[in-house]
Amino acid sequence: MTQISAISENEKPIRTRFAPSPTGRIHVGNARSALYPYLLARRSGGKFILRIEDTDQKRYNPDAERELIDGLHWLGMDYDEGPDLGGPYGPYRQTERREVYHEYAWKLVDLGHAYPCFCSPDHLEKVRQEQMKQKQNPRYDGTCRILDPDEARRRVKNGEKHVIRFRMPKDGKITTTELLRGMIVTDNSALDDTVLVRSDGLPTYHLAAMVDDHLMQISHVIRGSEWLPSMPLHVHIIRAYGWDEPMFVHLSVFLKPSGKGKLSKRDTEGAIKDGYSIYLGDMKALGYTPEGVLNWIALMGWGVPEDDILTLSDMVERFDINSLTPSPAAINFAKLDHFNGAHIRLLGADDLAARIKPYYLDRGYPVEDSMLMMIVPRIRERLVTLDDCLPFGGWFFQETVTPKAEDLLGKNLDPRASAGIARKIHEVLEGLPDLAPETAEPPMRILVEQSGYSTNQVFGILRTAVTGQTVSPPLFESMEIVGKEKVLARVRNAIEILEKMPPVGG
RNA sequence: GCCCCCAUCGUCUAGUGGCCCAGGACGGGGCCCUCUCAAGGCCCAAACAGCGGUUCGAGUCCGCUUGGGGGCACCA
Repeated sequence: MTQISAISENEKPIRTRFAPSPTGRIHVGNARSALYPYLLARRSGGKFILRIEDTDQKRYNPDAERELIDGLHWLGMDYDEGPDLGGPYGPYRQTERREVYHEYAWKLVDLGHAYPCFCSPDHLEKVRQEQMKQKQNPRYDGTCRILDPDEARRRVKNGEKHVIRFRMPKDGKITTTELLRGMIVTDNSALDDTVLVRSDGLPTYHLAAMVDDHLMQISHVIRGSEWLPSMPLHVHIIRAYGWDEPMFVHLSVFLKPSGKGKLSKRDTEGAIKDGYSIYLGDMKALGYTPEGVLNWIALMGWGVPEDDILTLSDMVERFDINSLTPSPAAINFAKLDHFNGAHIRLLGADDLAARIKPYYLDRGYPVEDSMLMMIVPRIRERLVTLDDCLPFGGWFFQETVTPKAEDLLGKNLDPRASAGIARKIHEVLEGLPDLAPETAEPPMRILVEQSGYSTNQVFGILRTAVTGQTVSPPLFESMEIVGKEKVLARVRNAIEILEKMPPVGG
């Protein structure tokens, strides 16, 4: 791989970040918001940072940070700096940085770009209602904007409850640049005197994120497109401080599979019913691999010219931030299945064995590694999800199988005829030295020919007898693994079942 | 209601004015392979939202319309 330099166009080292708020479970949207900045950093030899934006205590979920970190680890995205790792620009949890924000907020007040506001929530709400009634845009009415600065400062010192608002210019325009969308011109009159610091002393996203991105030397702010409308505010804040602007990149949202409406929590119930989920924690349990999930989310919003099956390191090699797409993308679970199956097929035998073993262990099967290693190559190309190893390979580990009587019937055959075939099968198999495909298949083919039945009929009966099911890996290879003794016992069991069936058939 | 963003097959996308009667992938259909199910191979159907410009020439540039999405909190 050609290592491109860690210097961005404006000569600054590339540093990207994933800055989630710990409010809920980590889902595919979060994962993708982490992926692209990760890829950019790794591609360019830069740094990737995890920052926890936990300034909203009402929505704080104590388990969320753990799940976030677990999810990142599961997908294989390692970060260079973060709350659990530390780093030169920490702390990386915003609630641990209150003093920093406090200092910077007042700096903005000193600069004349912000002011304390003492309006009560009640007053604000009343103003908003009034504006809505008159079909005006709801916005701050500016009551405290014109307060004398010294007077305002005195009231703050006296402990009066207040917030700090940005002093948005009343007129003029601001021109901002977004990497994927170009220049965006916004009338300042469309912007509001947004709250920067809440009355509880904690900053809002707008202040905290801008301060942190600056202090942490973030070169590319890659985030969801829900932030696009507030980018002008953010640039105003940055310019008010006189800081350099990072490159802004806004990712498109994920739409529900129908393409109608954005993906939401409510859509997950339907998905789970079908064996899918948008939450990383669930996906692992559903048998999805990190490789498959990663490939799936990477390609929704990133146009790669060819060669769709990519591992994380492939992605690092080919990533180009300019080829991200700005339009919303509908998620498609069928494609997830495709990627997952494709990556399972790419796995080495040892690797795949290690990943499916827990499924068998959970079922209480006595797993012998030598047998597991024989099974893996037989079932590998049949697995869409890892837990498919149960239906395809679980029967290998069982002492006996319990086929359904009707499944033992050869196609279009009655119980008597089927039992007759089974007896002949037993006869032939019993006389063989072993059940390797080379020794077992030729005589069985001869049996088929002599019996006058089709291979499907004869092998179908054998398959169900030996595996207990109508779908299985290749018969003869499977029988070799199971062993002659067990195979014969299972065929005898099948004969017994068939003989007990009513003559006309089930 | 106001502001902003987006717009190529059903879905994800390639395409940066002539290489495009638009390419790939998923999904769908067919055939081949075949002991079942897969995997694999081959083939088929399937799109530039509409209307106006600009240009010798437009999927590609501009405008409008339509559609979709996002935002308008002391949430992120």
